Amino acid sequence: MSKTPKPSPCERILDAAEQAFSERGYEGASLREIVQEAGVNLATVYYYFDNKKALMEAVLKRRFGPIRTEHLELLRRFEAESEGQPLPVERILEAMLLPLLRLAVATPTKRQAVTRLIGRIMTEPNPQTQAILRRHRSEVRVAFLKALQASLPGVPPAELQWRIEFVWGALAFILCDPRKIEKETNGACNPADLETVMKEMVGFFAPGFRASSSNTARRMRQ
Amino acid sequence: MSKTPKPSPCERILDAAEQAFSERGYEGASLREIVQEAGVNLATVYYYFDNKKALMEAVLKRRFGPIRTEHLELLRRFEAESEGQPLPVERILEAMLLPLLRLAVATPTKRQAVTRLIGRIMTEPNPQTQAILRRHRSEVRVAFLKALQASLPGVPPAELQWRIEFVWGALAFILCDPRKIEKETNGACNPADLETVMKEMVGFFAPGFRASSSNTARRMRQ
DNA sequence: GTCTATAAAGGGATAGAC
DNA sequence: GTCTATCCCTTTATAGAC
Repeated sequence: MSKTPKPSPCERILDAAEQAFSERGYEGASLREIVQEAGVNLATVYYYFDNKKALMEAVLKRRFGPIRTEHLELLRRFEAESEGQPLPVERILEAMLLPLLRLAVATPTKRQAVTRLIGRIMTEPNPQTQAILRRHRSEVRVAFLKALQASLPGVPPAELQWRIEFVWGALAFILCDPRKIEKETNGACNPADLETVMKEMVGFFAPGFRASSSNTARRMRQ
Repeated sequence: MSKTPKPSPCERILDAAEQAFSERGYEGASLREIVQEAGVNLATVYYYFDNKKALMEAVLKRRFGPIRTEHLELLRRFEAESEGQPLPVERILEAMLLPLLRLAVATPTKRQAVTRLIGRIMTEPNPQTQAILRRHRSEVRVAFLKALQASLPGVPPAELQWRIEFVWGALAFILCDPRKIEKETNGACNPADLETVMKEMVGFFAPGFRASSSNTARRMRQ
């Protein structure tokens, strides 16, 4: 039974950077605080990374790969289990939400940095940041759109795309600061309980996905 | 017919700051770019405001008051129109979404700074920022929760609070960068069309609000 | 009220020894 | 690979003339 060895300097820099960027944003975090937290010298950053921006990209890249894989794997597994039948929208939502929610509500504060950072950059209008995000997530987006189209052939694709945006938006909001919800609701909502959060989100969004536009129009007119 | 007079230096600083903060964030925006855009001297900022943070608070304060008023007025008007009947959830959603969405999809780019900034700080984990936000929005939150409880007495309050969070989250996401959605969906979704966006959001969220947890549980179990 | 000038600190980045 | 030392720029903020 071996003690986990001290991570490499490069890894420690990435960990500290992830934490700092998630708390203070890209501009708000300084390399000096990052290296102090990582226990390395300032120059070490420039040995492993070209500059601050490259460090940020490395931080994102390290996480996006596995998360994308998990998203796609989960969806693929559900589809395999359903044996040709289109998935119920609840299952698709589960595959959309679980990988990131699981990380976000994991108890160790350290791991929350990942999702807080992702939530943050999802709402960052900076074009370069958006380009990174789009590059990493477009494959996942397409896969989920496809699954939803198969599951809900009666809903126009444009409408499904709107609804996907709404779900990502709500998810990003929670990722940014899960505990905020606890404070805002005076404890009525407990974001640390993964099962409940999943149940609430799936239960809220699934009926919306099933709704058809004509229904909406009718209700609005009344 | 009088030409609108050039706004006061103080106003011009607030406008420029709002724009800069919304595009580059609090840390990313510098007072120097703000004063240049505003056409005033750097020292002028310190004549009108204590420091950078106070400027940020002034920027937020100037907008939050009117928006809160609009939210509450709209809800009150709808309630007056319904003559004692509880409001349908569609109307409540309309009152929740319209004030900010209207600003966000208003054509002049200038006005989008307001909502982009609001969307941004909604996802900012910084405790001070969150305190400002909570101070300004708590009244609105309570009013909408009350309306929803009256409209949907069968849904437990904690559940309603979760659902309110999801709606704010999706809204914040759109406020941050409405045009992003157009790009991500290759033009299938047009966020500049206020009526459509409203219809999509209301049509998507209303069925979720009406859903009961037992329903959810049943569907999940299957 | 508005300007110039400058202080004081912190930031990213690099050179060069070891 | 890792360190010290430093460059050089930008930033917030202020002092003081007008």
